[in-house]
Amino acid sequence: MKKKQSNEILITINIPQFRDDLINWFEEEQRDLPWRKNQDPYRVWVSEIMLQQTKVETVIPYFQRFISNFPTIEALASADEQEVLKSWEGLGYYSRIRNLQSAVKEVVEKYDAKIPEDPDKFGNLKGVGPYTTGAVLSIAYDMPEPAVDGNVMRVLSRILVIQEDIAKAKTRKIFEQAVRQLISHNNPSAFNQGLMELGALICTPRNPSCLLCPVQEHCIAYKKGIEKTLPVKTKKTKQKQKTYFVLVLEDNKANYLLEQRPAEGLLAQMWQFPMVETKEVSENLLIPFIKERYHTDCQTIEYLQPIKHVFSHITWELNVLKIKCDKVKALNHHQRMLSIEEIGDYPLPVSHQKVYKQILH
DNA sequence: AATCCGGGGTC
DNA sequence: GACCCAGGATT
Repeated sequence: MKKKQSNEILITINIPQFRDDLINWFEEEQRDLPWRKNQDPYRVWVSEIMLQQTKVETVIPYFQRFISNFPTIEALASADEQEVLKSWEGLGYYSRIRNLQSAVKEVVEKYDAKIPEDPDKFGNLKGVGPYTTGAVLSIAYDMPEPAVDGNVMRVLSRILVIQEDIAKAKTRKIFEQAVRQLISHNNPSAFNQGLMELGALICTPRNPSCLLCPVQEHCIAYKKGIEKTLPVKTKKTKQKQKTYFVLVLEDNKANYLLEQRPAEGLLAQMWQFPMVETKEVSENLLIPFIKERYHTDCQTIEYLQPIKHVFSHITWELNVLKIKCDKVKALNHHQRMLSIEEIGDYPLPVSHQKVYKQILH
């Protein structure tokens, strides 16, 4: 029999009082958000995936549209993959939706469309990590599981004065242990959501509103006047830059060549106007390059507005060329010749929506 | 443990 | 620009 190690943290605040203050504040002050209308585990799950690294205000319209398009777990499981991807267009981190649809299919097949209450079963689904497991199980099923995200680490680092670097992966476990000791078993949902709501509304990164804080009297960092030094977070990655030509190839019927990106990697399976890295081909060799790769002769070339697009880890410099040709043909099933109207049905990353808007005029 | 994976907002 | 955001998968 394996010995259970507890690794309990010494917590000196008044835990029952802290729970009450936090939960009472949350019940009073929580925002009226669409995914808080009920406890439907599917809706909670969808909202938690959308909210990963994404602000509430951004998510709201996407959530409404998504639930209206795919109201149930079965609807999402059986939906067309491209249509689902289109519903995520502009949200970013597109692997989230691929993983979610994959996970939802697994729930339909293995668990009879019932989202499992077992943290191990739910947590093993694609795209469901430690945070999402705790969030969905506590909010939808009232289970006392920790849901530690960036908000929770910031809030608890201040209240308990935890100085561990929250950029390090293993630090999350410290906060999970803290939550296990703090969480209300009476109302785990309001407790977890209260911590996150507090982080979003009061205990903000730069200028926390400590004077309005419902748990100010429990906050050790505030008592010591060090709340702004927390949380401790190292990090910073220098980001690379890449420069491309974007080829808007237009044939004599005003159709445009669109191609689908590979199934893996950046912007997987999204559609775009053909891109060529400038390292591959210099500007004066562009015309022969296009003839070789797309089997067409350029007639006129027009420079459109260049686009700078910043990702979290890359910056794209896009030199956009509108090139009129007599005939252009799709060469494989990852390429299509499409009218302006048809392009609107395809999932494009924001960088290429910017290109699309230029040719709309 | 470090890197990849989007996009929008703030200061 | 730097940093932040209801993170997870991959290497």
